[in-house]
Amino acid sequence: MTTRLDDLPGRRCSIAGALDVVGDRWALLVVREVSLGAHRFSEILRGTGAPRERLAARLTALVDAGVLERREYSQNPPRSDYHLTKAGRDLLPVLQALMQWGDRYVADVPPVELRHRGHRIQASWVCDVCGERVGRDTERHATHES
Amino acid sequence: MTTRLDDLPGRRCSIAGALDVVGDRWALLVVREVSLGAHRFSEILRGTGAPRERLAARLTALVDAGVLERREYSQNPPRSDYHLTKAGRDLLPVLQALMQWGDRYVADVPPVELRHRGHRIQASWVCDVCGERVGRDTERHATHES
DNA sequence: GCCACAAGGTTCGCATATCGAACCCACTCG
DNA sequence: CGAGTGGGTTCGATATGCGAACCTTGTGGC
Repeated sequence: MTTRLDDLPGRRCSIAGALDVVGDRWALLVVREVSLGAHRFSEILRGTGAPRERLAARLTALVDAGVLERREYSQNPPRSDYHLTKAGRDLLPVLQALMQWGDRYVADVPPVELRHRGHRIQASWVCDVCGERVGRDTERHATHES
Repeated sequence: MTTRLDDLPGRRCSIAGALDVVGDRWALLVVREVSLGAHRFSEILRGTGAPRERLAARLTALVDAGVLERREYSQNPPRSDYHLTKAGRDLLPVLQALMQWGDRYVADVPPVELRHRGHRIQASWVCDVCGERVGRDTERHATHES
């Protein structure tokens, strides 16, 4: 689970660390599918469109990374399904942010709507400490330099 | 700029569309670097740790995708640097979300702090419409099915 | 008992992508 | 004039990704 940041090229950075875990072509789509209720191999396969072998490898890697949990729901024949762990659920903001960007810049018609309380979500990052929107006025303080 | 959602495998989805643009290994790291003030090829090269040829290809693709803008700041010798477009700046929430996740689940010591108003940012995704946090109580309404 | 079919993968051989290292070109500086 | 810098391209080896076929353990139909 601990991908060492130091093994990655470039600036030492949690973004790079996160991408090392979920930054490949299929990982976030897998998380999306599981979060939408697709728990079985074949459902995730259909939803993502990934090649079978890639999907098998990704599922294993995501389980190893602590993003997914594999549950055996039948022993004969052996059958498992996949669920999000807390770490996996905590990726939902990433998906939400990507979706919002995709809706705006790549899709003509947003294909899926996220709703709650009866309206379509349009969300922003808000700082928990001061309650203001997180925007461009943030400073960055590197604590290390590579 | 218009990556057609329909050309992608799997479920028709803006997340997949966004990932088709910025979902490769280096794209988001490039956006991170540019947002941190690295505008020149060599700075981005150093910050990301990408191979030169990959970086050149990515920069071109990101310019074509409308995420970056290339500005020639010298003609003799020809020199350009790269800046975020509005679409590029709108990716910052994605980076913020990834960073927060990485800080939590992969880094031991968060290497970079995002600060504003003198404190470290700890942000949540908040719905603009109703002001509530976006959490797990969201419903998803598919408008199409593939 | 026999055949077809399903789930959840694994194996195979080929095609593409990615890699680091080396090279290139147009300048500038000393 | 020779070394150095910025911004790349080219090259050959390796890694990764791919679709198609196959495998295994079972279930249901007849």
